[in-house]
Amino acid sequence: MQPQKLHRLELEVMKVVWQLGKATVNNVRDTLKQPLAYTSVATTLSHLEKKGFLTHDVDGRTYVYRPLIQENEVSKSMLGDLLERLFDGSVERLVNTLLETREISPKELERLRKSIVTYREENGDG
Amino acid sequence: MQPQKLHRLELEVMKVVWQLGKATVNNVRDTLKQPLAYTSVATTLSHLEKKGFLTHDVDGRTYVYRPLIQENEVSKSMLGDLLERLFDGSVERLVNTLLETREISPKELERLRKSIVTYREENGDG
DNA sequence: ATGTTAGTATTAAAGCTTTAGTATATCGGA
DNA sequence: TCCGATATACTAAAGCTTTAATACTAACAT
Repeated sequence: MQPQKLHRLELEVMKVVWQLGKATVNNVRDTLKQPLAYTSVATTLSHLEKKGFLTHDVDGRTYVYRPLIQENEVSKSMLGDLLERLFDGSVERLVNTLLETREISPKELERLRKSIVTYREENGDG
Repeated sequence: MQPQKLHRLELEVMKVVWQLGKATVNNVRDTLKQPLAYTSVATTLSHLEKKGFLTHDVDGRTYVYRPLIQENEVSKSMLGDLLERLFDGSVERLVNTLLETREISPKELERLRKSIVTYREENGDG
């Protein structure tokens, strides 16, 4: 597993491709909130392909991009990076900060608690 | 609360200042793992001051920097940013990803569970 | 066939952080 | 007083992402 960090725009573009499954430059451009020139989107897709996050098939003369890496992989990688850089690897500190960060509803908290308990049961409790 | 994002080096430098409470250029330089020229550290401290993260007192002709913002504030801000950009604001998704990210010991999980339960009790359970 | 359109490829400008060289000032000791 | 050491100020190069203009190419309609 290598450093799989995406910058702001790269991440936004990848999110669109993940969401759509596969996408042309125009698909991405139309889906992005941010208005961008066609060539800006095309360049970014090129970069992502060069970096190994995407590949493309050809349909006529149009490139149809598809992910080579799952969103979850990137999420894990980037979250792990922040965990190290910001919290020195302490999951507990991260979670405590998270609890301060937002208004979290009782329902959401209960789901979180269950996630943790479930994970604990599946991975040995002692 | 404004965007309080720090870039790689800026964060590393701030971490040193937070850790030491107050610090000169040389203090920071000596503490950083990464070897850097004196002027590189000085420039970064200047930037951080201009951005409002630090200020300095003068001791002789030496600047003694000190934080104007707490580490926890920056952590919250940067974690919140990742929460939005990566997980669309879903705390649950973030935590589930976190559980996949690292080997987490049973003890750590138990602490996490307690953190959440405690937080829940303090913030109303229904 | 040919011109218009809709793609991609190439190139690079703009804006950012990181890094550090050079200039300048000041303190302290001989 | 003057020299060396040490501090900051100023400036800018290097390396990066973002953004887009321009050039090139191929498909398609007429």
